[in-house]
Amino acid sequence: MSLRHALLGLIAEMDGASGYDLMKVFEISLGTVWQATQSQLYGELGKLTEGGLIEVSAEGPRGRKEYSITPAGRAELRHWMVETDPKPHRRDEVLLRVFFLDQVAPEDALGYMDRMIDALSGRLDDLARLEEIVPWEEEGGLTGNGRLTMEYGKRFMAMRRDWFVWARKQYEERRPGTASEA
Amino acid sequence: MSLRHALLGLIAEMDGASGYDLMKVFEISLGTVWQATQSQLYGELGKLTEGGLIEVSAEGPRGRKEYSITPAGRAELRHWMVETDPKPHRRDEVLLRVFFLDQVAPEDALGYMDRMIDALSGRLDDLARLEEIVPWEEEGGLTGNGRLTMEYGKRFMAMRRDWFVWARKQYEERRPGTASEA
DNA sequence: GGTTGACATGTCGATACTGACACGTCTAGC
DNA sequence: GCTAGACGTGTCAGTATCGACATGTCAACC
Repeated sequence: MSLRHALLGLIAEMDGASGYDLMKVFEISLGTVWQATQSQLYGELGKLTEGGLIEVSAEGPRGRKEYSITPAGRAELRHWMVETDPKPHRRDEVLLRVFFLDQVAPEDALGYMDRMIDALSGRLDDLARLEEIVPWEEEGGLTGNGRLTMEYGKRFMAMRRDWFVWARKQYEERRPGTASEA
Repeated sequence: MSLRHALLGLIAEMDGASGYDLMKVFEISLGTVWQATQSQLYGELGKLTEGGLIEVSAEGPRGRKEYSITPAGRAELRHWMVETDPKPHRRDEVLLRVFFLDQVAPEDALGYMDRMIDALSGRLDDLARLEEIVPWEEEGGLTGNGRLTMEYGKRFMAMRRDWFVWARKQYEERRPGTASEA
């Protein structure tokens, strides 16, 4: 049920945002840590408004509704942040496949690991390039903690890539005689 | 839709397993990379049987049904492993909260990060202790790739703990004057 | 004046997932 | 003989999520 809190936090930070604005944030920055579809988003905005945690503070052109957080919403946000524990959502398809590596031929298994290593390397390069472009020192942006999550992403992907390289080696050592090059 | 494939892979590895047996595996080893509830599991076993990907190869006491993978199931498993790409399931409540750190008081924010650092350190200790107990060299177990995921878990938690320590420091540097000790 | 594209909100059906409940069996120990 | 506890399968209601579809507005450019 964290979409609720993601929206609450976002509206707290971006007073007067519309559903459309929020959707953009999910697509661009928040999407790396929490995904949501448009239909889910508008539905949840309705529920939050009904529940009195946010309110429509203004209406604009094209039916635009601008949302603000209410005192009740702010209280709920703080409650969530400091009085509840996040439960780790263990679901990782990439790792799941590793569990079943022995069910496919060695060349398929090695191929899978190679693809993962390449993909992770590519995404690391993308991040490095992105980091040079982003105007970090600009005022008024969501750049404060966005910077923290960016660093997290870098460490996360590097850790996964390194682990896959290690895992590939382990796999080969257990199956001597398999060609090492693809 | 990966529960389907998790079951397929598990049944391929453990021929003759029952729903109950599979549930135990989810609770103990597989649960770290993919979670499933009992109701989901039995439902999916029914669908897989209907679809001809697995079959009831024997029945035992207490209504026990033992499942085996069919050729069609094995083909689907391989298809999934080598011809489809895993989509990273981006949903991390721990990181989501970091995004909204500025919405709570500094002591709450620091408190949150400290709690996370403690929790991660604790789980790293648990893992280290667990690793010494597990009979790695035993035959017939799921220990082959379980070892890989165990190492992954260690690296993952260490990376997160280190990142939180770094993030905490970043946070404090942006807010000089906040007491550093809890 | 027309068209493209960003802005903007919503609904709907199908799945996926959760947590609780319901039911029955076999074994070991008292 | 009884009972606790593991073994074993299943249903159901409620919620979350996804992907597609429907609808309309405003600004800019040609």
